[in-house]
Amino acid sequence: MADWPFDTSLESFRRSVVLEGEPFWRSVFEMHKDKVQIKNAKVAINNLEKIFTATFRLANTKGFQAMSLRDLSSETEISMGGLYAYIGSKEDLASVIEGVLRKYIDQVVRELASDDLLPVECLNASIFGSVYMAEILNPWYQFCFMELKGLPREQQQQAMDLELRFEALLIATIHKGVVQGQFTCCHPELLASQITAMLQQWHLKHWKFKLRNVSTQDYANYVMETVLDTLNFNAESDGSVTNVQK
Amino acid sequence: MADWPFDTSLESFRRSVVLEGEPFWRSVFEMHKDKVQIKNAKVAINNLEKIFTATFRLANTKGFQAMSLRDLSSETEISMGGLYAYIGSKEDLASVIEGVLRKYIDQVVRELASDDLLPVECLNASIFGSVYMAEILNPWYQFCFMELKGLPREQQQQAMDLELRFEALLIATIHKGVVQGQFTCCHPELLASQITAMLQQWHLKHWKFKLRNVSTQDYANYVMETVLDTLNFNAESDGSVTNVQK
DNA sequence: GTCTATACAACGATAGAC
DNA sequence: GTCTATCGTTGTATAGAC
Repeated sequence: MADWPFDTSLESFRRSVVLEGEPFWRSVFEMHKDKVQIKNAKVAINNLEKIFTATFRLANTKGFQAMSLRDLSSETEISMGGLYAYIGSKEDLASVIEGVLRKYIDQVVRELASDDLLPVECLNASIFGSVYMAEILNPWYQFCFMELKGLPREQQQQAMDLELRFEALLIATIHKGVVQGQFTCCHPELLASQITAMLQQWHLKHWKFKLRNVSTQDYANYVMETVLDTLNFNAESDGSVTNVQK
Repeated sequence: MADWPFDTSLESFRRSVVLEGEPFWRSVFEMHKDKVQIKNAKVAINNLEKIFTATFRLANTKGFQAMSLRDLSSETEISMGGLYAYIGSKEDLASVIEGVLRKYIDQVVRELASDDLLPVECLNASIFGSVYMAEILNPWYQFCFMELKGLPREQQQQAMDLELRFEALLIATIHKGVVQGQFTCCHPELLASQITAMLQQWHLKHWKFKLRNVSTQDYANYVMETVLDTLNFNAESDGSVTNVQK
């Protein structure tokens, strides 16, 4: 999906990745075509986008359970009966949202793990990629974090597994850097959770960063700097002679 | 409420603070006596505890909106009619829970701000105090974080204000340490949010720390170490000659 | 102080007209 | 492909017996 590593601006990330516009919603449509009863793809994709964005607007302010399908109906200007041509049921709608986001994140994690990057590059790509994805898909992240409890047990487990796999990637990367003599780190597992925590803050506490005028790139930079500082990484001796070991 | 600074074990924190047992629930009862129609304090306190803990069990697994009062009735073994002798309404119950927790946290923040501690001591008390409170009042924290959206606008604002006041305390403390030459810090505001983020992880991601066998004290220690490391604090030259400036 | 019985509004979901 | 009309269920809340 993306070209790793990419340059570190949000704009170039937007260009290199398909998470917006018609192509993105088309891929969402493809992902749960089975539940949609409408044949005409153009119509279906358009209404699907309306339904999802309206769901985010409502659920991310009052909560998904508190949002009634009548609310959703008036927000989308699609009738109650009409909605059911696009969703199997209310709880199915929530399930699909989580499933789509998880699929996209999973894809990124797998690419990061398979790409053969230097430890610093891998951390860089993980951190900037995560912040930028959370920026672009902000409503999706907010929804999934807050509404996970309401989803089936199995789905909750899969979400936790993905988070653990992301952290496992971070831990392995840190370990590699330690072995290559670029990093020092006493508690790789705790540092990994700390990174996850800081990344999730970007969507969880958006109000705070807006209030303080912290831009997306400012934040990603700060996280990256903090991590490298914790790892006692020295940019001068970046271990490029040990490239062969990567 | 607490004696700051206290020694850094969870057990001593438990002893020095009233957040459990009959005295704690009595104070909860006192806090919203007006909504309770039962005269007998002993009976009221007992049932109030049952109602609150059952609410946490249900709401923290399936969500507060998804929890019906019929669920709550069978979980508490109090009839539907009986419940209404203790709560004004369902949404009132959520409001009260948030109000109680906020009052307790607010109390701690005010004490920390008024006590005249050295910067390192203040950070120490803030971090250990926060983790230990989140440990003891875990269900309260979980509930308030996840259900804040469903509460009145004004209450949401007050919760955000409290978080900002806590971070303002951290920022002021960091600044004091910088002025006294004990710390160096480029981004005090971002570090403060980072501290909040790490503290909130203790209740948000309890499953992860349990999985990895990280104890409460391990975690508080890690947060404290990370912060001091970021601030380039050197335990040897702890600025005790500048005590007069505190 | 606690219960049972019940009111009635709102919900998710569907059938059938257009 | 979209709508209106309506079904059965479940929700919160209360009244009145005990």
